[in-house]
Amino acid sequence: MKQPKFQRRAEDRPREICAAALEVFAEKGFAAAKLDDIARRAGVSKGTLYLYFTDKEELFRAVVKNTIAPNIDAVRDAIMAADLPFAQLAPMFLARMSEMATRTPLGRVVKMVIGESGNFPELAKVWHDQIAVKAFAIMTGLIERAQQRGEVRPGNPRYHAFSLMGPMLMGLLYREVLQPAGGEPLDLQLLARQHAETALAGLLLEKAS
Amino acid sequence: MKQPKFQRRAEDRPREICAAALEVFAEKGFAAAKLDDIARRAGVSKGTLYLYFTDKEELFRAVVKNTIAPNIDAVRDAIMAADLPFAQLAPMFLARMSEMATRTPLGRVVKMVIGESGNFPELAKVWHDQIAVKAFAIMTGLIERAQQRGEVRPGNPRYHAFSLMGPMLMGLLYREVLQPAGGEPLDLQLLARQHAETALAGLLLEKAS
Amino acid sequence: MKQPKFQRRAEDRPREICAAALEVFAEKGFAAAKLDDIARRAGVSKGTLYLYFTDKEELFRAVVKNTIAPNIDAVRDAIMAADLPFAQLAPMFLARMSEMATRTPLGRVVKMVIGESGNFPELAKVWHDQIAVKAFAIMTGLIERAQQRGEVRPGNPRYHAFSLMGPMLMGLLYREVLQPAGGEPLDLQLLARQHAETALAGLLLEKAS
Amino acid sequence: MKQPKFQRRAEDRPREICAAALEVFAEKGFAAAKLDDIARRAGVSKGTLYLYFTDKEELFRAVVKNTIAPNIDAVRDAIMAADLPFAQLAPMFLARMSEMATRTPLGRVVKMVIGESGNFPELAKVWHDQIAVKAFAIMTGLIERAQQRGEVRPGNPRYHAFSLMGPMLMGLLYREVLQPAGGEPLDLQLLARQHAETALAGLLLEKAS
DNA sequence: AATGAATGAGGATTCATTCAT
DNA sequence: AATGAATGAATCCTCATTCAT
Repeated sequence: MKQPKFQRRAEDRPREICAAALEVFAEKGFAAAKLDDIARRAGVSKGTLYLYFTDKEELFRAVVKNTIAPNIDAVRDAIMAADLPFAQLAPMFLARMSEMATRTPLGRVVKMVIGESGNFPELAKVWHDQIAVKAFAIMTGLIERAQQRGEVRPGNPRYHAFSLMGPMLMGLLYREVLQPAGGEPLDLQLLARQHAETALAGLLLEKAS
Repeated sequence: MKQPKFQRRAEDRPREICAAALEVFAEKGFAAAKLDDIARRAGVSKGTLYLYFTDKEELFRAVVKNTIAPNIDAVRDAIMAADLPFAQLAPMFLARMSEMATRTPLGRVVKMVIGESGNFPELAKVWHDQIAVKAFAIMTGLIERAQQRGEVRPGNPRYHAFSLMGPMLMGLLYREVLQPAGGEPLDLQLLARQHAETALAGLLLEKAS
Repeated sequence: MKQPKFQRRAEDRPREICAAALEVFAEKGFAAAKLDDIARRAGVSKGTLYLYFTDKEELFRAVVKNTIAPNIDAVRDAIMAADLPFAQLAPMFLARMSEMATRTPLGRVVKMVIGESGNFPELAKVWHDQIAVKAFAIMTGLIERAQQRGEVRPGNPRYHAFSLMGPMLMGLLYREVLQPAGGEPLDLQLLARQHAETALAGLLLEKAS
Repeated sequence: MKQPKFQRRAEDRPREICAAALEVFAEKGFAAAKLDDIARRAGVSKGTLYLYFTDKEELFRAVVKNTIAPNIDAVRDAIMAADLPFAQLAPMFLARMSEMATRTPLGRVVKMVIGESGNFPELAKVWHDQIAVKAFAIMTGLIERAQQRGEVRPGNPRYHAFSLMGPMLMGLLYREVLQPAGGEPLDLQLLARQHAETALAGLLLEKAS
């Protein structure tokens, strides 16, 4: 009696469904995810999914895109805002990345995109165009400027960007993949801090000796 | 010992099948890979697969394990062999990694393990126990020794390992996922070299100033 | 009696719905017709259909019966009224049939009944009892009378009825089925006239020679 | 033990499946036919259907086309062969039609094509191009020749063809649709004979008076 | 009376797996 | 050892129907 058979909440449904779908897709990947399962977690019936998404594929795309899109610009704005020396910007950037990784399902989405990039080239493209390109643009921009100022050692700025970001990506994936498989827990915040220190002491020409 | 007269080359079959399976699994992931497809590429019939593997899962496991296992020990041996200064070992290690990544399907396997870690926790475990643990052990071992010798700056050796290896993993995944999605090509060898230089100049206390 | 103030025109709804339903059923057949589609064409919501019809089946039945029923009696009355010689009645009858076929959706209904007779034996029964039996009764009655008067040649009156009506049914179906498939257009009026002439010249014993 | 789980009879399967499918499609129409049902009647599993037909639609098309195609040429050959007077050809033609209608599932196929012509315009087209056009060509050809010879009264040969064939079509549909709904049984052979007589006595200019 | 969001049973389709050949 | 025709469980998706609003 208390719980009517139907609940009409057209406003929130898409969000709720996406949230449930994110969980299931992240756990199982696209193909192994069952719509039944997603529907159950979202507290709706299977049919309801089709009121909001035409397709399993469309739902997957929506989940990934919705989760990918919002994050990147926030980072850029935060970083580009201040005209600080590289020695201060880089740690900020890494800290922000690790913080985002703990607050949002970024790791899971990355895992999904990697795993399904073969079946959904489009998603890899979205990730590339909207995340990777921007992120690399930000980093290489900062690095080039710093190189011109004599703050950062010469070298291909793109590869320098790998040197800076790679360990964070590795940490992210470690938490998603290996830690659940018995790996020792990893503190992303600490990693960010130590890596920033370590990397910088090398990227900088002048160092406290 | 046996000399069957009309025998088909039963010896090579498993290898051929695994090779074909690796291709397909790497392209599609576990669930989306069709045995029909694998059989066709291996030049055998679908039924034949079951003469050598009880299961699709077993085939997947075999593919991953066979491809993972051989590589790791080779690296360890090569690295541990010489008692060189860290400044020489680290570049060697990174160069070896990048070389292995271009010679073997390592990138694809990593992609598979990441994507299917949810459905095959066992594979993540294998990767963890046989690759990650060993790799980290090697690295942290080298780093700790170098720290004791005063070659490497203090800090959690495990995190230092992330600093060293992360960019290579990132490069690997970039080639698998983003480059096919329109990303600019990446030269892993160059990345390894520049990253080694960059990272070391920071990891080392004494530097050419 | 009641004078509801904000009442929607509940009076016309069933008719409007039936009209919309006829279109859709005629186009797609029973099973392939979607209530969504019918509702849209009727300008109401899906739920509203259920205020007037308990069921998709009931709606179908209503459509068919409503369209079938009214027509037959009109014909009978028109024909039976006058005690004319057969040579005049028959052309009248055929002309009336062809006229009805162009004015009403008779052809479509016939098509529907034929196509769904397997799934709705009841409709075939309605058609049989209310149309076919009556139509045959009228025709055989006229024919028998004319035979007794020596106007029409001997022979099973029922089969004579087929000889008279069959071509009109064929014309009807031709327009519904083959003409849309690229068949040359057919003028039902002309067919009725020529067929009447032709058929009569044979059915009559005395002919203008 | 007697009946093995599998039967390998790739040769006959398509034929058997088509036969079973014809039954079910004829009974229910396209949409209401269940593949489960077809498979059961064909004595195979549902999956087997897909070894031979990509689709429910393709199966439907195959059934209709296979049943339509063979019949028409037989008729033409039989009719065109002899250069007999029209008074002998017409009864032959009608007799042949009625005979074919009792021997083959022609009536059912006609019913299917009529019922599904809206959903499968292609089938109406096949029927039009391969049956109707040919049949009309034969008939109008014969009639025109007979008109030139003075055997048949003037008038649009196409409409004359309706006069001749319509009653047979009506008889066919009567047997499929109305007879199962309680209609008095119809003897197609008798109908063919009487109709031929009746129609001819009118189509011919010279008659025994 | 009217709506349309929500439901869930039903059916087409896929594909790993089996087994007669 | 090898085949590939046959199987049937699993799952996506549709759509008639219901019910809170």
